[in-house]
Amino acid sequence: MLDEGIATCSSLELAAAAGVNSAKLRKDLSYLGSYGTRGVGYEVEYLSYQIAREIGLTQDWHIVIVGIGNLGHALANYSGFSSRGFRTVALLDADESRQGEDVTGMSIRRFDELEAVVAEYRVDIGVIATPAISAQGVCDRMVEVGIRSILNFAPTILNVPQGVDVRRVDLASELQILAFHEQRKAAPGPDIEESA
Amino acid sequence: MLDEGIATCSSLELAAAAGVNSAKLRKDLSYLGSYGTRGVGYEVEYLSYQIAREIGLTQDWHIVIVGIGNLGHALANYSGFSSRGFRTVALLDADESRQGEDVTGMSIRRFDELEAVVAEYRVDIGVIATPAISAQGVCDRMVEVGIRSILNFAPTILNVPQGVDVRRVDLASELQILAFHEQRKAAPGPDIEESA
DNA sequence: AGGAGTTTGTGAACGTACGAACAAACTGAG
DNA sequence: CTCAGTTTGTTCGTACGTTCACAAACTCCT
Ligand SMILES: NC(=O)c1ccc[n+]([C@@H]2O[C@H](COP(=O)([O-])OP(=O)(O)OC[C@H]3O[C@@H](n4cnc5c(N)ncnc54)[C@H](O)[C@@H]3O)[C@@H](O)[C@H]2O)c1
Ligand SMILES: NC(=O)c1ccc[n+]([C@@H]2O[C@H](COP(=O)([O-])OP(=O)(O)OC[C@H]3O[C@@H](n4cnc5c(N)ncnc54)[C@H](O)[C@@H]3O)[C@@H](O)[C@H]2O)c1
Repeated sequence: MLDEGIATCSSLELAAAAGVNSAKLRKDLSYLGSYGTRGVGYEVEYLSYQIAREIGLTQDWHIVIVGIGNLGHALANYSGFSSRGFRTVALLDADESRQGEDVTGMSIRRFDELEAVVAEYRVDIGVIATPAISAQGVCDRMVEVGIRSILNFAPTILNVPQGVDVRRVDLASELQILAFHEQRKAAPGPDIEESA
Repeated sequence: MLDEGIATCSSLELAAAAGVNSAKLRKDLSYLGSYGTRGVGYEVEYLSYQIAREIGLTQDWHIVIVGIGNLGHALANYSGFSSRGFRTVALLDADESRQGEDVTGMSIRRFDELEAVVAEYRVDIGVIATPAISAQGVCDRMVEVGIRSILNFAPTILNVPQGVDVRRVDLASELQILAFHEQRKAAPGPDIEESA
């Protein structure tokens, strides 16, 4: 809306755009403060800034991607991160044959350079895109060098000490959830209340 | 556990592996039926089969990937899907210059062949990996040709008729959630109960 | 057989997310 | 100024997911 030059908008419009209930949206926004005007709605630019400030979008976040295989390459090439304040400061891989390979103007470094990278830049978030077997080891090393936020694409549960935040993206599970619902749709019908 | 030849396991072990509370795990499993033995635990092979049956893993699911760019390539190359019963039956892209390109023994077809693909194979799930602007259009076409389950990687909310299931994977949001918590950790401290 | 030790399945308490609904606050027309 | 129309902020009831805790059920050792 900011890009389109829209000055003001209602909670109904925002809710539709976000795909949620308008009451929920208003309640959520109310936790940030009272930034709307009754009878009018929200001023797009003002609200936008307030949300950005609250989520932490006003500062730049440094991320490191470990495991530059299929997925790692896609992530490294993705421009959608930088536009939201995320800057990839290093690409690391254990595979010797990948060293120095150029990905979008950044060359792949050895995984054991992680500590040096953290010292050089500050690193806020570590992304794990290695095979599942290596994931816990990579995670442990990240924690050792002081990284406290991890995004994990490997299909494993990572063990981390308290204070470290892990989020997992499991694409196979996403497909399975869809498949499960699909199976339900095709099912012979619910046992109870068949004619309801 | 099945691969490792473990015959039996307790809800505590399963809960640890899944990263959840053991009571929750037991309650969830209880919805499938009473497949455990008190004082012993669950028989791995038996439980594994029962879960597979319930989730829909006993049948093969056909998926189509639309938008074979950075992310689409990674998804097409990913072996983790097939091992869970998902088979990619077609790769589609609108870009003429990509036609016929070979990706893991499968050649990229034109997007307008979608209907033919659906007729040839049965297609259970459509994956959208196109830029955000194209996503709704691709989605509409998928719905038209009868696809009722969609996995969307584009950062947009898709409008679909009732009965169609959409799951969105928004990687930028995942990073933002981590960044938000990171900001909280570094914050000057909560206003209330500072010394608690 | 009996008792000690395990582990499941579930009843009940708890907290919390969600959505309906409404008063309060604003705009604009007459 | 008043009144009709609009939209926010919040209260309240409900439903649901989560966890504790314990009886029931099983094994194994003596
Ligand atoms: N490709 C996908 O679309 C996709 C989808 C879902 C999940 N995943 C998961 O993401 C992860 C990566 O997938 P991928 O397809 O990119 O695999 P890949 O094999 O193409 O890439 C893995 C990379 O990690 C590197 N690596 C291995 N061990 C390492 C270590 N200890 N330290 C640093 N680097 C190491 C390898 O050299 C390789 O370059 C896997 O866990 C996979 O299950 C991938
Ligand atoms: N690459 C990533 O790591 C990443 C991460 C998060 C989100 N995403 C999202 O995933 C989507 C794809 O990202 P990407 O990096 O692969 O982009 P990309 O530009 O590399 O690939 C997009 C592909 O879609 C094709 N396409 C465009 N319009 C189409 C249409 N109407 N029908 C069929 N094909 C069409 C293009 O020809 C291109 O090949 C984007 O929406 C992006 O925001 C990507």
